[in-house]
Amino acid sequence: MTEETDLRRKVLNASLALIEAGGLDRLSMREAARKAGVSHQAPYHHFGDRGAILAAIATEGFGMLQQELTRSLDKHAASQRSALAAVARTYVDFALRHPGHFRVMFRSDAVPIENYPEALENADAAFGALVQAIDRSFAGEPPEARRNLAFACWAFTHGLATLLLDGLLARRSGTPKGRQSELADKVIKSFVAQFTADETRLDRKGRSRHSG
Amino acid sequence: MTEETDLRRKVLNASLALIEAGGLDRLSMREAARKAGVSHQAPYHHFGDRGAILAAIATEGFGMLQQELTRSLDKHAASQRSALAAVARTYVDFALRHPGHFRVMFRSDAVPIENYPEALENADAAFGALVQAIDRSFAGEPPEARRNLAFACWAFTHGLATLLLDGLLARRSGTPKGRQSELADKVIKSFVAQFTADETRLDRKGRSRHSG
DNA sequence: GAAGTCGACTTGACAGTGTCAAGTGGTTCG
DNA sequence: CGAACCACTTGACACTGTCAAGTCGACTTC
Repeated sequence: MTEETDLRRKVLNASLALIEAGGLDRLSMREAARKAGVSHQAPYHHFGDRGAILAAIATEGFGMLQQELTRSLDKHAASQRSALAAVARTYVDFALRHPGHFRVMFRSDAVPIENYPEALENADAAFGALVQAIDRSFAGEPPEARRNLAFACWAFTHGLATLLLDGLLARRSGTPKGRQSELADKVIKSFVAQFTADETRLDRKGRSRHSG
Repeated sequence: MTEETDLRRKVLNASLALIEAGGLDRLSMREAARKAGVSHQAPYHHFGDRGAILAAIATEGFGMLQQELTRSLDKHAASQRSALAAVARTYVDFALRHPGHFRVMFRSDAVPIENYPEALENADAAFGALVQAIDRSFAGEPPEARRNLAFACWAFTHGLATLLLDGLLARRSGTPKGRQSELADKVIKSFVAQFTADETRLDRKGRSRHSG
């Protein structure tokens, strides 16, 4: 599917560098071209317009996220707790390690991904994997309740990643930027422990509701 | 504080209309001026540059959010559950009813709010009210645990609002846009019930988890 | 091997943008 | 009366995305 031309990759990388350096508005077709050492029109040969660059980044990002999620879930599918924690950890890590991709992926107002089927496919695959994994870990509940719980976990995870990326959590907690990852860990642990409290309860009562 | 000149308000409203119609990129100084019926330079008399318009919108948004949060908390401070649900409901409602403000408030890459003390103040006030209210509702826990739980709830709430606003939850669940508010209600109820499960345990010792 | 086609790229032009600089007209005040 | 100030306008600049028209080398095809 992606038979990466040289220039195509270069433009994508240059765009990501620009976005990570100065936000999404910093990305300009011409500066990306300049950074890649070609004329201002060269990128148009690979991307129909500016939106197409962003859509390509989003597509790539969703693909990467899905890979990382499934890989991590394969390792931690043992229990409800570890599956939940693994999803959150992976999601947050992804956001912190690929801020450029993450920003683009969730800027639906600036990136018209609905016009790019491949982007939608990848997004659906990533979120599908995520929601299904969580959903499975609430196996004892009726379907709709499970779905809602899965959505709640997704919301938590997504919100945590977003707040961290925007530095809002660090600001409120006085955590330096370098320690954001540790902060995320603590919050995730608290969340998982609290959110799966009745698993503990049931386990103790001996009426183990097995999951995963 | 805000001795609203006519034109200042007009420009702000025009900007919000543009943002809500076509995303943050759609806002241009000149189009806002045009929409307000003045010359392209008139807005500069009230806002130093484009960033200042966005910062003003963010400032206003944080102020509104804080008001709505404290008002809603006054009403539902009775129990842990209702406080938690009230915060989430109010936050999500705010996002859905003021999408323009919300988008600007959390676009830290495009809006340099760190240069606008009033915006920071309002943001801190809003988040402070939110986190404290949640924090208080976990009164039984040690301070750091409480803080982490409060952050977790904030993350959930923020994530839910964001996913709804971007239409991602609606897309995954097949919910039509008009019913997003109901969907939010269900997810919030599920979350609160699950997250405060041990309160239930203490209250009733039984299992009355409700979802749907 | 000449002629034609095609793809990757360049050059040139246009309207639209943010923003600096300078001008205009009305109100206020000494 | 005039000067100062204010809210605004007009004009200009470099920059942007994107359309249109080249250039130029590799590849087919006769």
